[in-house]
Amino acid sequence: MTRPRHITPRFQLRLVADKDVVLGPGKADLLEAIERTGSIASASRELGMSYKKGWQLIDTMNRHLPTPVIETHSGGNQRGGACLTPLGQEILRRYRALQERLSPQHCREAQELLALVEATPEASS
Amino acid sequence: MTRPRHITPRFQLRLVADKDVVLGPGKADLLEAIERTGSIASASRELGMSYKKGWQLIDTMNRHLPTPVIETHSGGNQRGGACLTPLGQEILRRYRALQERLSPQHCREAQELLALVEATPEASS
DNA sequence: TCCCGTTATTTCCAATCATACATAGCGAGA
DNA sequence: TCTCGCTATGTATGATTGGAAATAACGGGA
Repeated sequence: MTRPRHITPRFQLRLVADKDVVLGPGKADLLEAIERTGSIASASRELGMSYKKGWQLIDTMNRHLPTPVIETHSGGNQRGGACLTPLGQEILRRYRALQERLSPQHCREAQELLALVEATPEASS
Repeated sequence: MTRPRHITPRFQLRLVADKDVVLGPGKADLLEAIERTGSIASASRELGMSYKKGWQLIDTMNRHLPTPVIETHSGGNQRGGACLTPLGQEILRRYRALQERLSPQHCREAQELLALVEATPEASS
């Protein structure tokens, strides 16, 4: 057993509604990648998921939000693409802020809960 | 459209490690039900899941924690059962505390993020 | 008019997941 | 020894998911 040990447990925050995830770690990363790359396709490639998957994540968000999180364009000399709407930017920013808020560095409760899990000896499967 | 509207979005907190969920809403509820009912079987029935499912949830927790979260007994005049270990009680208590911490009532960031989602017009599917 | 990469969507198939069901062992008390 | 409900596990089947690939439309520029 020379392997790392310590599986680095971490917190995940989800916003759920109506049985599906409105916002979570994966969707936040996708929004970030779209903002950076300028399209759903390139963002999905970067995150190692199919375009279909990426589009579905976006679609789920849009269906639960008052207005879409991204604005899309097809065709043209830029060959189409997508960028975050103001709501998309805002939601991403606030999700990151909330993540930060419950990090062990800033949240005593998180730190205490994590302390119970650390020092885990083994995880067979 | 006379139906309720407002899909009551809510936050979910997960502690993940090694690709599986160490602790989340479902596992917390299960621990609570075991504490109340005294067995995995009755707790699972109460939550509408199979015994196997309940056992698997417990097993996943145990595999990632230093010591088991429940103590089990089979046979005997009580016909077996299960109760929370001190670690199980502690983990449940601290998870609830952390949940409370990030509730909109106690967390400005959560409140602000939720405000962006509320007023959602519709959710087709 | 053609070209390009993207959006948006469908179809098909593989893999994964969940469920129900079945089985074996436990052990105090009757 | 039999009983009872529980723990613990295996198996088989059905549902859900996920990806690959195919398709159509888009529209500015060459």
